[in-house]
Amino acid sequence: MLELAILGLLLETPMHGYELRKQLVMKLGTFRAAISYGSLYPTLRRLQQEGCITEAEPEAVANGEEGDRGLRHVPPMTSRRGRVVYAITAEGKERFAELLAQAGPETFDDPAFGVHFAFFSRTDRQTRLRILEGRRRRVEERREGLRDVLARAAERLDAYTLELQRHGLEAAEREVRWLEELIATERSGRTPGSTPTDVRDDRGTAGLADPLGKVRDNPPSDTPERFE
Amino acid sequence: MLELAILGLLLETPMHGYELRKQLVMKLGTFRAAISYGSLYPTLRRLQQEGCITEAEPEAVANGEEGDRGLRHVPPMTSRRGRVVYAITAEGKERFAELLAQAGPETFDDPAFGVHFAFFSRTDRQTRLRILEGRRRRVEERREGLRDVLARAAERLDAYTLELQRHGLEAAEREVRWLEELIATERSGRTPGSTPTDVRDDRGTAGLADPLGKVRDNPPSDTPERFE
DNA sequence: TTCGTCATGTAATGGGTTACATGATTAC
DNA sequence: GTAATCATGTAACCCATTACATGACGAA
Repeated sequence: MLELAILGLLLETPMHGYELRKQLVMKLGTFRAAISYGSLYPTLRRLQQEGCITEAEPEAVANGEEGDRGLRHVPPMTSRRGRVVYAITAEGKERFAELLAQAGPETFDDPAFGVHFAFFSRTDRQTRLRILEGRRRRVEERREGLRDVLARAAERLDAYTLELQRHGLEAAEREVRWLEELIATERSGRTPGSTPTDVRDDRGTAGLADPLGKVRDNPPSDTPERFE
Repeated sequence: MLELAILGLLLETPMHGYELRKQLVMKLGTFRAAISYGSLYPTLRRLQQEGCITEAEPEAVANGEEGDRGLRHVPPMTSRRGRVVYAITAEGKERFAELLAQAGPETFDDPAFGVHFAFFSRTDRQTRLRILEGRRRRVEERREGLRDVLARAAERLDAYTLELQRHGLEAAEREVRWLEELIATERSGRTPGSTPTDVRDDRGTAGLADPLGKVRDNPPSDTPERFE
């Protein structure tokens, strides 16, 4: 899970560990609070040993859109101690694709779903649909389980347990609806977020004239790479 | 966490491990899928060594409401192999109270909250309020964090990540509302579930004539034990 | 007699956490 | 010069999981 997240982030741009963690918090904030260095650095080491990532030249690091900040006559940032910048390799990309494609465990409370979802812009539509449908199935199962309990055993449970189940059921129902929408969006070849109410950058996003959905999987701004 | 759950269930009635697991699934279904024997049995052993639980006489086991089933002339169920029935001890009850009272970690995705909540009918109102308010604070923090991201960094995130954050924000907002209601209910001395729409067993549940909330913490059907 | 379910357990492993230790750089 | 923050790491532990092994009992 950490592995997937690291590879996914490095796919966008090379980074060092500390930065990686910050990005992780921002990207996965929904599903996990934070991730500790105690697991981050060992994982980086392991990934490097397996050839999935390499140390990049600190000066070659993309400073992204903010340009190089200031002075160029000093060695472009006198490598503060280690500050090991990692970049993903070809093997790493392969590995990423594998991890992304394989569904998580069959449990409902699978935190891996969020991580998968967070990197959907790096996947093809087939995979996205498979993951979304898998998730839907699991949440539906859970929903049915909760309905059963509430229908059959409600009087054997105390008020608080009951309330907990009710809240869980409601959340499950809502998530199913959410997933349903996302699935519909995928099938129609659109990208989430461009709803009627919230327009932002709506330059006629393809449409129904593309039955196979091969074209314009994503907005041009972040086209998914083809991994092998 | 497992410890808390085991003690909480044994507080209601003695049980053996296998049964314990089934009850656990039913009671905590909301927060965890299932719990494996590989962690259940070792935990039981440990709890026993610590004096929190003891092996109960298999024949003394409360068969609950279903009465003793059938024959009494044979040793009341020729103990199928081990079938170790455990009962909670005085130390166990103390331990349970401690565990229940201490708040979980400061993380938002704390699965302990659900377990705490599931055993609310065994706690006093002060503790309940403290836990609910703690949870609310954490979820609010998370909500603010998500709002920040969506307000400030939305254009730097791809559509899927954005959608994930939106969904997370919505869930957080809803949970805060839920918690708010529960807190209000607690403060007014009521018990959740007896809303106007859903009456079921509404024989005038106390009311506002009890400012300190000492009376009728719970419906008579499952009065909380006093632990020490 | 064999299969399904009840029932208990162990060993290996996994994926993380906390607490700690260290040092470099920047801002005051 | 000193505090805050950036940055990397290690060691010990924790709480659970998976896979496996065992065995009793009831029903077909």
